[in-house]
Amino acid sequence: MQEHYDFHAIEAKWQREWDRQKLYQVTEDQNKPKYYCLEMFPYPSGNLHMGHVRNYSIGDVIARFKSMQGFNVLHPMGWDSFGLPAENAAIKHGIPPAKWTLENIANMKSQLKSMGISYDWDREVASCLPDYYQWTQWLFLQLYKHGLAYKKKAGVNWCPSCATVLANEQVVEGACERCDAPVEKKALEQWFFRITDYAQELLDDLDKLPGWPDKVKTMQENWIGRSEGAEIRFKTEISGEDVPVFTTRADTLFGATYLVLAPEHPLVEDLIKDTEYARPVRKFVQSVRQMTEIARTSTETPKEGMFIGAYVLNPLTQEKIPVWVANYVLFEYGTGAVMGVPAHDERDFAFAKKYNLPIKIVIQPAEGETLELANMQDAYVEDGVMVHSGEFDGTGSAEGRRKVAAALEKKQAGKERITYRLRDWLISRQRYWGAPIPIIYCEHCGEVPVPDRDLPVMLPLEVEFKPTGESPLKYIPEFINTVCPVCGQPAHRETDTMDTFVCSSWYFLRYCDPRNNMEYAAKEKTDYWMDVDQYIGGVEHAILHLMYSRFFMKALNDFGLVGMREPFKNLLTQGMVLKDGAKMSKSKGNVVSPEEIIHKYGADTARLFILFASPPERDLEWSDQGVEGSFRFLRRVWRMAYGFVREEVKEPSLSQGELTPADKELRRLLHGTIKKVTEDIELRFNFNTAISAIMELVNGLYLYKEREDRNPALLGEAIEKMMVLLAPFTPHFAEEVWCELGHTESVHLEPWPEYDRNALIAEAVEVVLQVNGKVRDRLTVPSGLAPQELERTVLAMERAQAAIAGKTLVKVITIPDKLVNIVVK
RNA sequence: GCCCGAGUGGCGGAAUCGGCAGACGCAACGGACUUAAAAUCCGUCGGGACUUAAAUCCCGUACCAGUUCAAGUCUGGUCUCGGGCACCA
Repeated sequence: MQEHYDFHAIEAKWQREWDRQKLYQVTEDQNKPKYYCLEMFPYPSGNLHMGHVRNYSIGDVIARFKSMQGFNVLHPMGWDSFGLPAENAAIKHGIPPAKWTLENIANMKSQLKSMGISYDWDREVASCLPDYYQWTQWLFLQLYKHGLAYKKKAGVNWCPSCATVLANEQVVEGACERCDAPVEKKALEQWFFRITDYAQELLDDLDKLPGWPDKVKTMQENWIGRSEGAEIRFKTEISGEDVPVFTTRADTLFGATYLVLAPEHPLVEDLIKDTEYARPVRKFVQSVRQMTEIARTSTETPKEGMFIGAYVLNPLTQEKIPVWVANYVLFEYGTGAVMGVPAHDERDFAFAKKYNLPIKIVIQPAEGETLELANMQDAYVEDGVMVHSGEFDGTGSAEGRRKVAAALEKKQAGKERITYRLRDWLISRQRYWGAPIPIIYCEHCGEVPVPDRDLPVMLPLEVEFKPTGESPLKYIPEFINTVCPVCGQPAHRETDTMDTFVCSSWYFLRYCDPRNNMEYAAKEKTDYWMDVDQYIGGVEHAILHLMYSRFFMKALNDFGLVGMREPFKNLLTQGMVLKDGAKMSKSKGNVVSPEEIIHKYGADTARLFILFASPPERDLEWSDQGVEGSFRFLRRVWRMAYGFVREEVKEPSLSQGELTPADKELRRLLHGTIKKVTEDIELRFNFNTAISAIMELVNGLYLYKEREDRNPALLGEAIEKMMVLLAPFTPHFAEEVWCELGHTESVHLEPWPEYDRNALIAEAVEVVLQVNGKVRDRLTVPSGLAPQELERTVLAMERAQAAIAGKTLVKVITIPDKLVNIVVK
């Protein structure tokens, strides 16, 4: 064994050796319980950052720990490799996206390998390769065939100067990030997935995920946004056409003094046609439609509207109320129309004040002051008692809502209804670097899905990028022109590609069977490996990625392709890595490169520091000195192991005979550490405290080994066990020492140690004496002393007697092995 | 505005079931070793009062109240910071 801890040589050696032994390759094994440990696959930006290092270090501890516990662990890695940055690089540097992406993957893969993570690299997938996106396309077609993929017109951000569609992130303060031209809204035919069909189940099944953080579940719950209310159908005064509105406050129906349509509502045009209102209303609608989604839905935007010259009838009162159009009503939510009840809705109140619309009180507080129109400063939005509401007068709000809905239903003018904020998932991207949507348009047959046998629809690799950022697919005749699979006539392909979230909604299934070229994944394999036992990733994916994956799983289960309806049993969301209190970013200049750290200190030090500095869910403050500390710790352990191997290992064992008190103390420390580390990993993911427990063990061993009467066999046992405990955290280091201690098989194949309950029992414990809850003294007593005995012993103490002297003893509280509290007055 | 979190030494953090607040580490300071430095080892390390010293006492987990023999931990309220959603009818 070398005196010097040469991490470069050690890490390189073991990475090679593990590879050679295929230590981390797994297959289905019916004799072992399976464990699927998954970290979110990265976008191959080119370089690993500290967030990745943290994510994969956490995952590796769990994977290695479970493996040592006897589980058959699936721990794969791959690349979420479609997406915009590759196109931007192509435009900027003229490198084809495929080349750029594959080079980045190669680079990041070698960085990842230098971390020594226990991935089964044989299962690597990359979503941009045909053998993967073939199945993304196939799954699209499954959704299409089951009516879950459809096309409709939807608004997009459109840059008129670049003639291209922009993602929301590419719109900077209402302008195109590339050319600064003002962004418009444009309606385009786009593909959607019908995720709203699953809204209720996506909501309900959150209760079946006790292993998810509440925070994430709440975020999804809010995103789905279930809202119970009623649909109420008003009728237009002249044509008698239905105008449904959605409201959660049917009890305020009698207070509706106007009705507002969203600017996009088709009825607007019908009602203004050939009237004097046509011109000004169209102008208003046009101006609203040109606003981007972001500007439009900002609370900062002032509420503006316009009377459109028409009236509708309140279905219960037949009262005639004016119809308006206003920018604050969203066409996508509810029915795209709302009734205005100024007295009982803040927004309606402000709108009515601004445009001088009548305000009518129909709810009075159940107790307290009566509302008076004259001195109303705000809407009264609480529940109360219905007034000026005909037969409903005197009814409470909650009951009123049900009764009004029932009355409407009787008249066929409404019913109770539930709406969701969740909208269908827009998956069309007018982009090149994505999975082509496998649809063909034929003049005779219309929209035709590409037959399975023709998959994949290959993305052409020879492409030229124009500086406009427009998708080059539109200009490649060989791609666009094809023949209709139904009639054989000339036809053309869809040029939109899929949102990259589609690719990442099923990758965890592909890992189960990554080389299958007959199926997206064999059901027997997904049946064996799924669900993911532990999923680890950033909280930034709490909503979209996790919701989409849940949706896919439910849909695929409905198609009979997988055996379950939820993909991720347990979820761990790790915090960010900060430097100087801020997220690491190039613009702030506070980036620490993992490559440099690994080069300077080794992967084991990097992993150890990042796991030690903070519990995984919390943000982590990077500290160069902290890294030094972790490095120092490993060297300290190395020196101890080195000293032991050189001095003690040759000596005959002295372990026979009685254990000295120091020996027993050492055993108690060792087994206490095993217990602590096991529970910290398994129950709480508190890797930071697991590591500090190992540090305490090392401190204890240093004291012990200086003793004249030390027992080398015992010391050896402790060092050995400690290497097993360290193996998930610092795999190369533990392996090297393990090997030097004379083992021929990998430490990573070693079973996780059990602790010896008997070793934990202390002979003596320190007990605290409290007087009125304040610590006054300590004493050492034999452990397990009966409460009465303990009380008697403590009361006999000088400090206890002094406390009681001259006072009344009220009571004595005794907690065995812990404390005695004397209450005096 | 609504919905979640979180506030503990100079710093990262610990205290897992209401029972010794500050484990472990970093930084700092003092010492040993050394020609010197690095490395390593030993020691001190929340604030204050009193003291030659030992000891003893008081205060202290954002703030204010409460429950309890006992509160960082439980309850109610306030403040600050972070995150999510945000014209959702």
